[in-house]
Amino acid sequence: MNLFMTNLLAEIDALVARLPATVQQALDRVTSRQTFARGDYLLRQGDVCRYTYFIETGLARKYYLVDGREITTEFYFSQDLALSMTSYTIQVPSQEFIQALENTTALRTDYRAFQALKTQFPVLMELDLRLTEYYALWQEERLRQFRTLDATQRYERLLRTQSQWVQHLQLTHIASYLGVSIETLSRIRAKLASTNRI
Amino acid sequence: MNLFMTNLLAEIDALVARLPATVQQALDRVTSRQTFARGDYLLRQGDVCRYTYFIETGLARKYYLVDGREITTEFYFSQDLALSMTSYTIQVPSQEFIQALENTTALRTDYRAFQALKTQFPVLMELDLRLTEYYALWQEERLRQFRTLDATQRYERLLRTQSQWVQHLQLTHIASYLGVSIETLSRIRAKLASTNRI
DNA sequence: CGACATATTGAGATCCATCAACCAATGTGG
DNA sequence: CCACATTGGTTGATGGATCTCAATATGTCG
Repeated sequence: MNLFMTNLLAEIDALVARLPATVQQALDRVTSRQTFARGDYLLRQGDVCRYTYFIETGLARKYYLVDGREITTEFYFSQDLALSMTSYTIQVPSQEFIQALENTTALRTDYRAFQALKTQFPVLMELDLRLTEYYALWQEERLRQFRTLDATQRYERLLRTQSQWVQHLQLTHIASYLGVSIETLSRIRAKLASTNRI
Repeated sequence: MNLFMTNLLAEIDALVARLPATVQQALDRVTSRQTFARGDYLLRQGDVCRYTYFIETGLARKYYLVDGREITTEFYFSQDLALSMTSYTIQVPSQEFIQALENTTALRTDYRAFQALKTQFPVLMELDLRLTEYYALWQEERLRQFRTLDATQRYERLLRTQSQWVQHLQLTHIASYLGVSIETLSRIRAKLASTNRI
């Protein structure tokens, strides 16, 4: 995550905090709490992403398949918003899966209902814009990391920025998130562990 | 570019076409035509991106520097919208340069003025959202290509999707856009040329 | 034509993927 | 409760894709 992006996050938080009660209630009406067991799918490839999931507790990931190989694109922790951007935005079948990695509870908001509320309450259009801006910047940052950092540096950066979560993730998923084979990641960790010990 | 993204582009075009005359006139009032000579900068690193540039004629690119090395992130052709997403969105100094590669004319719209118009005309908020969604999906697609295609495949895909433009770009810029050294790209082209000739 | 940028080609080095073997922890059915 | 399958992680050997450095070629423009 880029340093400046915290500015944007703060703005989003403020926007949500300032939502008028009527808007908040309207949102609540199109939102429901869902629970998922470890391994369950919030979204499957081929299905249209008709909901956003605001993660309350638990852990999930998004991935797609290339030649039967999983490529993890995002992890969702508490307070994160899980959706397949392409599928949700254009309402087309998803290329991606979203899967709970632990037992997870989430607030599910309906796409159509939210679209309707956006035209009714412009502040929700602004909120949607801000969230999308955040996602776009995050994608830019991800791409930049792939273009400028080698495998070791990408892992170190993940450790630095997500240290509290990395320990909950299994090596396979971290490797596929970093775009590295599990063997290489294992070696990177071994090397880092040894140099830290010295 | 993803196939589905054309849907979104069509929606953006329709949205623009349907803009009420009052909104269109308000936009015109905060927009002015600018010309740039080949090599001129639309935006420099360190400056805040206070404008969007809608390219009318010409060609530009966006890039950033890593260890003195240029990394090209985007080309702008006729009808494209040029801006530094991070700098524009959060109004912080830009990491990126935007440079005209040919003599270029563009419609320049002021950030502050546009922000103001968005609160006045919700349809502009929606337009901004749609444009940002498009950019986010495009970034996703770019990242996906970096993760799943090798250098040759990336070049072939660029040829397929942007064939009309590739011939205008110099090898150095194509290589840095594809994340490949110029030597490797040269070899890729030599190989493709020979296999096509056979 | 000369000068400078741009592109090509060659050789060696590097990063990382792949394949394969192995280990440790966990779980499961008989 | 144990034999053994399964899953997740480690380690070693090898090869391939691509980078880097260096030399050469091909413009292109004053």
